[in-house]
Amino acid sequence: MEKIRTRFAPSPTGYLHIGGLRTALYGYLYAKKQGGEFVLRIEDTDTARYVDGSVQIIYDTMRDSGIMYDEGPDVGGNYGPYVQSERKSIYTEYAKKLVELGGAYYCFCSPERIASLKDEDGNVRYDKHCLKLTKEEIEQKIANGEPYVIRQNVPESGTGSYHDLVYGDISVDYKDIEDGILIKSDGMPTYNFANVIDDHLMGITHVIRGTEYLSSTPKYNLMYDAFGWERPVYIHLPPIMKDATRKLSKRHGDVSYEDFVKKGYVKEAIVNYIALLGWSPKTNTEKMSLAELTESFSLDGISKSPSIFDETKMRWLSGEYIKEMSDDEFVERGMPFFKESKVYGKYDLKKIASLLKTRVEIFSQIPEKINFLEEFDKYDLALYTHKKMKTDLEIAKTVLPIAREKIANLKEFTFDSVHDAVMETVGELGMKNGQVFWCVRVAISGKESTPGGVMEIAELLGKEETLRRLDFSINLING
RNA sequence: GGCCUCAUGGUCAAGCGGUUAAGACGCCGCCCUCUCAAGGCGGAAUCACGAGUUCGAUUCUCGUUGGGGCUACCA
Repeated sequence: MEKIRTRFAPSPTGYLHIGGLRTALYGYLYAKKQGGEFVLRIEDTDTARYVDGSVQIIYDTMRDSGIMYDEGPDVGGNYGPYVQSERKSIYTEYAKKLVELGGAYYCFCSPERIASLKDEDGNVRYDKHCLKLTKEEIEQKIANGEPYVIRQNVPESGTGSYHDLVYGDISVDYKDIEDGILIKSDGMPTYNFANVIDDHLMGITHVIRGTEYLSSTPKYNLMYDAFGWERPVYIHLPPIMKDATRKLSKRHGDVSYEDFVKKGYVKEAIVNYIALLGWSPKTNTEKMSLAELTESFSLDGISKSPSIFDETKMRWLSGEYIKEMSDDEFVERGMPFFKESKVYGKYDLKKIASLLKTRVEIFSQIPEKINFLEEFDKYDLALYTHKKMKTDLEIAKTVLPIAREKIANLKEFTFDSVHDAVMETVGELGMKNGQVFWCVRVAISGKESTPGGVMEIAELLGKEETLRRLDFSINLING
């Protein structure tokens, strides 16, 4: 059997959003699962929409996310060039060939004449006016420098049918398809033409793309047939939605891969999550590496209905990845955010990492969780009142001086020794553990909640700072 | 408007004629616990609607409603 070849063909019109990345991912998974090849092609035929720098973003995003292509503009391959704007002469050549084959024709109609074709609903439908032109007339007009486009010659009757691997059999009547423009007046091809030529020339066996092409595929098939080329296998993918009625789009804010990485999401989690948006392995496994996804990927798990992007679930998944990291890895990968925090350079980040791993889902949460280690000032005394812990300000007044002395007397200041000191306080006062621990923890943190408890915090702060904070708090509660 | 297409909890989803309709996120409760997490246990919540077909429809057919897409010298 021939080797599977899939491609991802984005337009460089800005950043690569989650929907596009998922299309790329499925193309990658499908090819890799079967030992095939995955190709990146840049579709930049619309010069007006081109955004500077976006090609680089595409390269970077794919590399960073691990969705790596075997062939592409920056890695080469035997089917290049992989950028459509560099293939202009190829399209011209094939367009002429298609004209000769009767599958397309030159059109010299002015925009004004096209506009005059509007029906009562305001829809324009080209009337094949220029199809009637003789070869001599066409040559004369071209020689005169008249601007022209090349249109596809779609049959006026009949039905175009094909089988999509996700959606099943699709049929569209040719009478509902217009003679679309294949080559624009600037000489560049439209997507409608370039995708066919390139997919064929690049040996693409399986075309994986969004459902927006589901109903226009018959007209592409017309071209494959006219050229006598084998039609590729089609796999159309349902859209990813922002909500029930809006598709995820570049206009809707933080939906690009790079934005999520900047927000501190674990990148493996982003890929993992989008794989699950519109596809199910049909098992109860959700956390999967790229290799595992490749292994279990199968077309029958692709759903036909649109799915809504749920950042909350992706966040949870990111947290799952973080929990499994070693302390070293957490420190390394969370470093940009440690650097943003106030504790950077002053504490043992590995120790902090062990406290943070179960408390953080995205790295950007790091600073807010640990800044209290460097920020300590007057706090609300109401913190000492906690019903469940059975504590209040009066109890704190009793507890803190004693705990302070026990801690001050410690010759060795360690997790265990601090624990012993606090427990001695508990025993001496005959209180509940919670009453003492709560008060001490509030006294050295000034926070209602902290990552870790008394010992963990004290250990990080060190004896001197712990005592300084205890003194500060004793002072504070005594007015 | 025409054409294509989709429809299981709030969200992602399994299901593919007979099930107590999985699982996950989120939410709520309990346990654990010096806080917050993590972890454990439990709970609420779904087959859009209407006709068929069938002994029996979430599952098959048709329709309705609702959503998405196409209908560009955008992809």
